[in-house]
Amino acid sequence: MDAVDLFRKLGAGAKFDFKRFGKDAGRFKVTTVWLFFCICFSYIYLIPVYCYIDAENKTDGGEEEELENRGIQWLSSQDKKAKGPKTKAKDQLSLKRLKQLHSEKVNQIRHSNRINVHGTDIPDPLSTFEELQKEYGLDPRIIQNIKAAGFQTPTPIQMQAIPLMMHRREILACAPTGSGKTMAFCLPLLAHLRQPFNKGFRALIVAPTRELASQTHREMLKLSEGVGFRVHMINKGVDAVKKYGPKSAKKFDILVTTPNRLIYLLNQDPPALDLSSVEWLVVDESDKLFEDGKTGFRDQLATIFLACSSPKIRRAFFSATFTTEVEKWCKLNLDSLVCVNIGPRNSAAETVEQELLFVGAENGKLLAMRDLIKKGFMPPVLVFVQSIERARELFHELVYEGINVDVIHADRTQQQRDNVVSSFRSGKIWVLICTALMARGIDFKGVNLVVNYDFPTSAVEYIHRIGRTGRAGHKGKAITFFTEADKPLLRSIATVIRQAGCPVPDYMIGFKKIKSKVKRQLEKKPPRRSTIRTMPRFLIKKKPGKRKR
DNA sequence: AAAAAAC
Repeated sequence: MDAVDLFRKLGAGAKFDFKRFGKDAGRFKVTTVWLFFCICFSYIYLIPVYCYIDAENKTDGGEEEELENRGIQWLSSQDKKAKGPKTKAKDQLSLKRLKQLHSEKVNQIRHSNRINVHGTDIPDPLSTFEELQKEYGLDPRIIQNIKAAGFQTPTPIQMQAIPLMMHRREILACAPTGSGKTMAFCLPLLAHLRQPFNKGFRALIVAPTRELASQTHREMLKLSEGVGFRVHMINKGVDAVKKYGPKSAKKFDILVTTPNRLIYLLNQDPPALDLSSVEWLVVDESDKLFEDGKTGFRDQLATIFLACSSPKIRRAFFSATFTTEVEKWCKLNLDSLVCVNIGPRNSAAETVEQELLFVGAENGKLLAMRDLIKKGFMPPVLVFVQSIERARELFHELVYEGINVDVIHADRTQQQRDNVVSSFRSGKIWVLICTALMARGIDFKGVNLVVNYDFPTSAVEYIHRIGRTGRAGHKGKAITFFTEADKPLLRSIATVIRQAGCPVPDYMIGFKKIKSKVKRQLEKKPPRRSTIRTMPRFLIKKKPGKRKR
């Protein structure tokens, strides 16, 4: 069984813990294996119960010495002073009361920030960035950088994920789009590495697109400014071979990259990259990188997992959306996993005003789009379509409208992609037509409107697309065109919209639920749509698709 | 369907 096979099996939710049971386990018969799985599963489902009982015991048990020895910050400095010299009985009583008050306070903080957390021994949420310096020894310069970037207080995901990672806990974290996930994993990495150390990469962040990797890289640079960490991104495979290979000076700390470039380096002979000193692996957009199938990311992720061979390795998974598959895998394969959820799972950001617009048939979309432009709009605007070809077509339709429009997709050169992103960031482009390339993680400041020109292929895709607006507490708007052909998925997306508090006609919710098998098929094969064209054909630049499929 | 590598 080769490495990738192993991971596939793990991905399917089956795990056999060879480490724990030794090689004899391999000789077990199928039935025994089944029995083992059953025990495993029942154990996992009982964890919350144990957890609850455990917590009860702790608050009532009066084992204050043990608690203090474990370094749990039960008492604020004031509380400690207030303790004073008292008789032992009174002391115990007041300590018990303080602990009770403390846990009430913590629960209240979690509740009011909609932090749901599952697991054992969970550290208290953070309420200010300054605590990072006091409790975890974060460089004060980094706190300064945070403040300079305009962040005053931690967001809910940061409040809980940062202390967890600081305690070296492996986590699966889900928080809405634009709610500060990037900083939630960047800060613990910086705090945990303490200082630059010439040993090779000690932290690795993987993201599904180059644009997202480069954004995270920039964010990391900004946060660590003046501290001297060496944060790298793989730009070109060939250059990187020399840069990180066995003959390099090994002066780096953090690597941000997309999976396939990393694998290219690992596959060189000799390997051009050594991941054996990586202590933190962060998987951003984890559900995307877990995508299975021939063209999915999963096999690539598997290779990366196995290359991070340090016994000290800790892993953290982040995304705005949640799949049970990722959860199952994490529960089975990570060490005493903690799940953090902010608000309800798989929900759209509530800061986005969402609208569904019936446009009749396919040709109605272009009319609706032109209408939208004519009526006036507030740039910048993102327009999502389902394929590269349609992105090109729509671009050629809108380029003569007298607006600054451009297009981005994976068939453009890296140079073009970089230019488009920076022009859109600086406001030179008003309307950007894009594929799923832009759907995840990208943080454009102040996108006012997202138009779903083509209906998203799933509710998850919808949540990510519209999450490009309404970020960091700002307001945003999303308009989703739909035609008769989009009816199968209308219900699930209408449900997401209603859950976020936006009005949706009742009849849509009343549609029959489609089978999950059909749903999956729709994700892989979205409805065929007729060409976007009113311009004479000869005006359209043809670009023969050389993409390997 | 889209995304992700390079020579």
